[in-house]
Amino acid sequence: MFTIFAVLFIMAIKDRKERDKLDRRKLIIESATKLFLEQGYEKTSIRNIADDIEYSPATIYLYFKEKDEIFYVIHEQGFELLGQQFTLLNQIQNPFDRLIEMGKTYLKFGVENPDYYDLMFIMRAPLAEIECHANWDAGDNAFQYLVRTVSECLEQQLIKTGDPHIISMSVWSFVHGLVSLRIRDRFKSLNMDDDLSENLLLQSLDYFMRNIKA
Amino acid sequence: MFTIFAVLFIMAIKDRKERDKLDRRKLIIESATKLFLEQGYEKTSIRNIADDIEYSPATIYLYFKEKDEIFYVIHEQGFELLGQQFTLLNQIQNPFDRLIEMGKTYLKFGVENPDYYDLMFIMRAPLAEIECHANWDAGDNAFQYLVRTVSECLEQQLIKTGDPHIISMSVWSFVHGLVSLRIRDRFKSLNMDDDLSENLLLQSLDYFMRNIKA
DNA sequence: AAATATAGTGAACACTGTTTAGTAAAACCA
DNA sequence: TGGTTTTACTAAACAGTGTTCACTATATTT
Repeated sequence: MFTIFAVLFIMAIKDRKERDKLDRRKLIIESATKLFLEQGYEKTSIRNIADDIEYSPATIYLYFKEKDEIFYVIHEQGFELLGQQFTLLNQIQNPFDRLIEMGKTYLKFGVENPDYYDLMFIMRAPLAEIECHANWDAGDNAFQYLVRTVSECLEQQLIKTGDPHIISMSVWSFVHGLVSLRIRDRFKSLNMDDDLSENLLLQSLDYFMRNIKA
Repeated sequence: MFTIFAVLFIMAIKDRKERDKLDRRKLIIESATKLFLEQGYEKTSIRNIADDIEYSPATIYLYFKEKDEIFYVIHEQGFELLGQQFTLLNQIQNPFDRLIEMGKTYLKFGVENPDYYDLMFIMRAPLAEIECHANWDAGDNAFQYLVRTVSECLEQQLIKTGDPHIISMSVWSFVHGLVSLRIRDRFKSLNMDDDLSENLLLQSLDYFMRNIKA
C-alpha cells in the first residue's frame, strides 16, 4: 500500500527534475539565441552564455555536447521562422505567383535576419556526422516545398519546361546568391545605399522570374 | 673620393637588405599560401606558419600588421588566378558564347579551388577599412569585365533586353549561388556523387543561359 | 544515519591572435 | 679599432577561445 504512494511520490520528483532539467536547457538556448542575434555565431562564446545565465561554463556542457549543438537548435529555429513565412504563401492559388512571393520572402528573410541566414545557408555545416540524418531535414523540407511549387508551375505550363529539380536548384541558387553576396558585402562595389540595394535584389528577382515565365 | 665609393657601398647594402626583407615577406606568403590551400583560413594559425618557416610567431608581425593582411595577398592571388582564366576567353568572338564560358569557368574555379573561393566571395570581408580602396579592386575588375560582356550581348541583341547592371548582378548571383551552396554542402540533400553534382551545376547554368537568350 | 546519485564548478589543457620587453648581431661613426 | 646605434629576432606574456576533469556540496535513496 505505502509502496504505491511511495512510487508515485518518487515519480513526481523525477518528473519535476526532468522539467527542471529542460528548463535549464531552455534557459541556455534562450540566452544563446539572444547573444547570437546580437553578435553572430563566432563572437558568442560559451563563457558569454555562461556569464549571461550566471552559471559556470562547465555547466553548459552538462546540457550540450559542444558549442555546435547549441547552435544547431538555433539553426532549426531559423528554418522554423522561414518555414512560417513560407506557409503564409499557401493561400496564393497561382503557383507562379506563389513562386515569386517565395523568392521575395526569401530575400527579405535573408536581409532582415543575416545571422540566422548565415547559420542556415552560409556557415560551414556543423555537426557534420553527429546529427546528419536529422540535420538537414529542415532544409530539405523547404527545398521540397520549392520543388512542389515548381512542379505545379510546370503542370500548369506557367514556366518554360525543364527538369523540376534543376529548376528548383536554379531558383534557390539565384536567390541565395543575391542574399549571400549582399550579406557579405560583395555588392558594395557600385552605389548601394541600403534601401537601393534591397531594391536591386528585387529587380534581379523580377528579371529572373520574367525569364523563366512560359 | 672615398666617400663616393662608401656611399655606393652603403646603398648596395641597403638594397640587399631590402631584397632580403622582401624575400622573407615572400617566404611568409608562400608558406601561408601552402598551409591555406591545405587547410583553409581558420585552421591556418600564425603559429603554424611560424613553425613552417622556422621563425618565431612574433617575427611574422614585423612583416604583416595582422593575420588578415597575409590573407589579403592570398585573396588577391585568387583573383589573379580567376582573372587569368577569364582572359583566356577573350578569343571567343561571340559575347554570348563568351558569357556562357565565363559561367562555366567560374563554376569550375569555385569547385576546384574552394578555399580560394571562400576567401574571395564567401568569407566575411577582412580589412574592412584599412585597404578599403584597393581591397575590392580585383573583384570590381572581374565584375566590370562581366558587365562589358553583358553589354556586348545586349548591343548585339543576343540576350533579352534589360539593365546591364541588373543582368550582370543576376548572372553573378546565380553562379555564386550554385558554387557556394555546393562548396558548403547544401546540395547533398538528394543524390550527389561528386561527378553528378558538378554536372547538375552545369545543367543549371545551361538552364539559366537558355532563359536569358534573346 | 550512512551510502549514493546528481548538479555544478574551479582550475586546468591546448589552442588562438597579438604585444612587449629584452637580446644578440650587424651597421655605422669616430 | 672601439663605441654607439640600428636592425632582426624572439621568449614570454596577455586576453581570449572550446573543452575536460577532479572535486564539492546538495538531494535522494536505502
